[in-house]
Amino acid sequence: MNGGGALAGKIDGAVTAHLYTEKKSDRKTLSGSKTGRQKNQRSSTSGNITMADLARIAGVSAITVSRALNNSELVNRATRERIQELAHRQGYSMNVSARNLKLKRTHTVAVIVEMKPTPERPMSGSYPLELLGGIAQELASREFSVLLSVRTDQLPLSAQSAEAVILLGQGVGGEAMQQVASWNLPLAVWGAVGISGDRVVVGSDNIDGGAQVARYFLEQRRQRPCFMGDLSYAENEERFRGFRDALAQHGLTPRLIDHVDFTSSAGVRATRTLLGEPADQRPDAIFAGSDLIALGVVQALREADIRIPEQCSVVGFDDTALAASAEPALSSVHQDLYQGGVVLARKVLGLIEGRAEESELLPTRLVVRDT
Amino acid sequence: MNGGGALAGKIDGAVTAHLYTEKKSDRKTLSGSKTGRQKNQRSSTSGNITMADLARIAGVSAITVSRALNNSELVNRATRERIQELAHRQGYSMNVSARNLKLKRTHTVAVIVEMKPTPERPMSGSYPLELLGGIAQELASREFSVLLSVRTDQLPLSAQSAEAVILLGQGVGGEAMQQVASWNLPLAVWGAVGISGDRVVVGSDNIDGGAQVARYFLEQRRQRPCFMGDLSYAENEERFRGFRDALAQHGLTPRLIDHVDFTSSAGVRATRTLLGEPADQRPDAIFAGSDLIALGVVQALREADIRIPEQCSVVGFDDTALAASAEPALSSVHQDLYQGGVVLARKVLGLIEGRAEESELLPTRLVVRDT
DNA sequence: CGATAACATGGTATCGATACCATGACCGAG
DNA sequence: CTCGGTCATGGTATCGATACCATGTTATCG
Repeated sequence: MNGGGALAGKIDGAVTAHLYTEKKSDRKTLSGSKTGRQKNQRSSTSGNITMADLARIAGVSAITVSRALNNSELVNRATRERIQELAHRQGYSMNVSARNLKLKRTHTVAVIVEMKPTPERPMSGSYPLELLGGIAQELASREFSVLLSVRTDQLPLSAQSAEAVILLGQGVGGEAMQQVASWNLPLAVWGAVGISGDRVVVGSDNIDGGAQVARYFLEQRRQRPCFMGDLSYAENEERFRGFRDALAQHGLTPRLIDHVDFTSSAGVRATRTLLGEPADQRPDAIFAGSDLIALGVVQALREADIRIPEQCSVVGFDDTALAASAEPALSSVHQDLYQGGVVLARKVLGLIEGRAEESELLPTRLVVRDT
Repeated sequence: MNGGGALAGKIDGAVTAHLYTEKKSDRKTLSGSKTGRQKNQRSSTSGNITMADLARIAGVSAITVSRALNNSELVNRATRERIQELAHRQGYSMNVSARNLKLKRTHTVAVIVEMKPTPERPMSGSYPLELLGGIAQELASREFSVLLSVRTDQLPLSAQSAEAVILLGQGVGGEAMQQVASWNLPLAVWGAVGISGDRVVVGSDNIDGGAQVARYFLEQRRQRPCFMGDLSYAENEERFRGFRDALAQHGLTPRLIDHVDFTSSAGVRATRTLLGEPADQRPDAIFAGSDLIALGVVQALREADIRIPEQCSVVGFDDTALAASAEPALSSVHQDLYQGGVVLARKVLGLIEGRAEESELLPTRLVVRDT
């Protein structure tokens, strides 16, 4: 350290030694008073107060300050509290970079949100936002930070320095996954769990959600159930599969209207087409792959003066805020995205700590409302 | 000094000198071969490769590696490219903590998203997500990172270490603002610009948006314009004010239906109430404070067999994905939230660089569709 | 009363990248 | 052939917090 670092090279060792001595006596005697020459010690040089500064003010060593602020038992309670109070009073805030460097940790998890620039994409809405909420909350409670990357088109510029990655987007497939996987960091993905391979995937239990809807329709003795959505998305395929298989156990085969976009107008259009058919062939229960589609279905049915739910029942998926506040209130399969975020966060934290983590399905729950 | 730092104190100066010599010859001779004893140099000790490692492999000094990787002109082009290639081949990635510590920068901006746990809140939807998209994109292009904090109830645990803060939430009021302001970091807020004080606020030009709707209604010779929303939110108040004032210039006074929540069912209910009135007193043009409300209005009007837009025109605000894909497609005032995010990011970057930045209004634009 | 343990605290090196200053190589000019 | 200058590169200290080991201090016991 060479007390007067800046002078070294022009002044010989003896002088350095002298400075040392002086510093030592300093520490022993003044402890609080502001005599002596503080010029030498760069205190407010950088504008930011450091542990060393606190140490000097408190008349202790830097390491003691470090321990005190970390609430270490090694430091006498009285000293500890005194230093903590001092730090607070001085508005001290730790230099995270220094700590991270020394500890070789960053206490940071990168979250990559894939947003394709296309509007009207399936991942629209507040979907990722609620997941983010859960993730952020859980990580924060464990004193981890969230480093957000929103990926549109280009490669996600290295979310370097994170200890783990959470990927929200198009699930396990996709190029993004490849990229991220190559970083060799703990990784958890939101999406369809079915095709997880050996990756940690967290997602809603779409299959069971579909099955619940099927059972609901069966209870109501519906004869001509129908699924409407776009099976090219893994989640939807699972929803349909659960729906179909549960119906099959009772000898029913649902009708499938595929390639319906995730918009309400697509739902309107598809339904109008259906309404062109003879009344005794039309579905009497429609399960839509998303709330938006379901809303469109409801609208089209009402236009045609079909009574809901008597003549035709409609169930959506996601149970977004829209569903609950629509008129009539839409029945929908609820998935707890916030909780999904929490689980994702726990998974990566587990991986960071070296635990083995497995994929997990989150329960879904049919919420019956007016349709 | 003390070449073999780790050994100092147990080994005398002569040995240190010896190590020096050996190291030097190393550099001169092998340059690529892997002889010599690398044991001394902690190479793969931590598992992560450092600049010093690269330097040893390349037979140059650490500082040269640093310069090369930063594309400094000080390093000979050939050397520079050789080192960059080497770094790439070795999968080197810089220790950001070390860099940040040395440079006293973190290249990080904290984004605090206020999400009140209440569902059906005005900030629902993908609103903040699009802002986040813009923010993340712009910051990433300037090699800044986004540190995300989602604030629900408790205080946002110190988003320390960021160089600036962006606040997305309830605008300039709110306790969150107070908290954040006390950190004395560059700060930009999303919200109603009117009440910015001396803060940097970025927001849509709600007033002009309202005025555009007014002019549109005037063009169509509407006689009984009406605003529907909840004025207790600053944005809505501005939308209404712009609407009202522009109409006033033509001698018209809009009707105000206040306290309508931001949901479609609230829109439905409010509209049904209106429909209970004599036909010649009902509005012939409704400007809703949000798309969700507008959707409800449309629904209720259709139920009553009122032709849209002939008998009553409906315009929403926000131009969310819902509006465009609804059936009929909803006319709405578009605000470019993505761009808003970009602007917010530029503001804080400006503040970080010491420039004075001012609040800014983003243009809004009425998109006329089928209603 | 001296020995020993428990406790409280400090010195120094260290994490990895970079700024500052210094130095060796090489070139043309005088 | 030596001098001043440019170019390329290197040594060392440094950012701030913390681990390791050492040391001083007080309590406790035979």
